[in-house]
Amino acid sequence: MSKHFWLFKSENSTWSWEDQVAQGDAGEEWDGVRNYQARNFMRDMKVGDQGFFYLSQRDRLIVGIVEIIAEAHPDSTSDDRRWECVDVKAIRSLPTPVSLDTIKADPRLSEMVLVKNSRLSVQPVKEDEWHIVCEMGGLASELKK
DNA sequence: GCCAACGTTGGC
DNA sequence: GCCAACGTTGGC
Repeated sequence: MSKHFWLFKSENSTWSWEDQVAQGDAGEEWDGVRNYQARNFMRDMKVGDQGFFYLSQRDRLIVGIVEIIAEAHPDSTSDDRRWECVDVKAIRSLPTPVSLDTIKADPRLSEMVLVKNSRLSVQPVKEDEWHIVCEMGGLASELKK
């Protein structure tokens, strides 16, 4: 069973990368998602999967990498049992944050959900897309690991 | 700040 | 079960 890759969107003013990093290895619920597609992707996530941390709105940057540390469970911020979330912890910052413009400028990334469905807040990333963005972010040497 | 795209709600 | 009305997201 291979690892899968994802992308989580956040608004810097609501939950920043610094907030995520401050949680350390304890991590934090990725709560507040009220969209079935996004929830279903979270249900598919396994411990050890990794995801990009993307800042929407003004920033439009992928700034870091998180890892899934708990699989889908009820969202503590909702009484509605329909809503679930995973827990994630920050793994590392990207030496060079990757902008939406950069992603859109690369034809290899034209099929990314981030490009095709800009409103989906939790989304899958293909393995080759993951590696390309990691490389853009200054993590080329990490890919060998 | 605008608005297109999309998701959700609720009346029928 | 359809679809109009409405609300929200997020790029621009």
